[in-house]
Amino acid sequence: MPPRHTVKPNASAAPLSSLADAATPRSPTVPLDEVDRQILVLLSQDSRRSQRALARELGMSAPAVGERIGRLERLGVIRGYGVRLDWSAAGFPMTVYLIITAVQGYQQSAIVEKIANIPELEELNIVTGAIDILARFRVRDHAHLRQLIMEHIWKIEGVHRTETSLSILDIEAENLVAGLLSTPAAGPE
Amino acid sequence: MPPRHTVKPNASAAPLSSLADAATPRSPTVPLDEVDRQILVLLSQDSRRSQRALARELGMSAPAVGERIGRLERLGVIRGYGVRLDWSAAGFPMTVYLIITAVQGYQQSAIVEKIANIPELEELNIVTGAIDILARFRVRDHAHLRQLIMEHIWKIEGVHRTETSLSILDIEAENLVAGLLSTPAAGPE
DNA sequence: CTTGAAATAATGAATGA
DNA sequence: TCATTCATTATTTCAAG
Repeated sequence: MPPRHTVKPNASAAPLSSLADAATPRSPTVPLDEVDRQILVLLSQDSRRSQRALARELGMSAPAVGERIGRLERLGVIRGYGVRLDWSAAGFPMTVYLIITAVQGYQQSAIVEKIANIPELEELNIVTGAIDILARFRVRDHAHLRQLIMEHIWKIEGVHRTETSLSILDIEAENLVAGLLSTPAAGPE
Repeated sequence: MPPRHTVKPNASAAPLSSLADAATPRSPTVPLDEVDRQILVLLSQDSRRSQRALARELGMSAPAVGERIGRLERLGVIRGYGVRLDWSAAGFPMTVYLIITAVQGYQQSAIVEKIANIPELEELNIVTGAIDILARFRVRDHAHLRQLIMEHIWKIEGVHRTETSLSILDIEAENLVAGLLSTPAAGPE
């Protein structure tokens, strides 16, 4: 038996059967105390730190940390553990946003579902305002981008307009967890 | 001594001193073979799986897996290990995009640096095209959003126009790693 | 939540293909 | 050069208080 906590298995690489499979959940708020928040901050910085190391930093015992983590997993605050990749080193240096406007009255979910199954997709949002869909992709080069747009996006029915925005600078705020959970009007107890 | 790999410490919660501190690197491409890719896929699904478990799934020994992972960390393909949070459960159910256009000729980096230090920031991109900056934030509610815009964004000089887009549906493509690294014209060997 | 013990895992050295 | 086995050290987990 594996020694570590087993979280519910993550989304597989298989095509989505429905949007709900991939959509970020809108779960009920879980009360978090200061220790919970600190654990989340530390894990967000390096989720492979041992519970012992966490325990040392937090001034408590390892089993106590283990129980906290288990609780956060059970309650769904922790959805899983991932890797921060350097996509550039992995051979996909380009980040591109496709800003999509749908044809009026068209089923957006059909469009979204098709985009959601494109392997190059990193994130997709249906948004309010002038545009309808904001999708971020990872591609290898211009040829890859062209292939993505021509062979995938343009073949989706109901897409009214597509604007392509290349990312010139990408900043991932790794202080989000620390910044939001710690200081300012933090989560309800 | 800690038994797990120690990756270079991640970005702290301290304010950024320069953009380079947070910007996604444009590193040289690292050759990845099939085993490397599989390890990355498995780790992206659950980075806390033990090396033994990985070894079992890959049909090799644990030390071999450990060396592979160490190499990927040293070469910078693996930048770190993080947590997938349910921000809704953590009390921040709203995702909002701010689409920002800068004043002509204004120093974009000054704007970016100010935005980068807002705790609610999740990700920021300077992009080509009609807009200049695309920034995604996490907020608790409408009041929090208003406070964010009025007290932070509006006080930044050089911002020409800001459009606020609420995310109605957010899909994180967890199959990105599997999809991109495995099947289609994968990374150079 | 803490302590202590048992099961399990990670690391490094020696070894062999 | 690369992967395996073995021994050591560290960690997770369970039980009891």
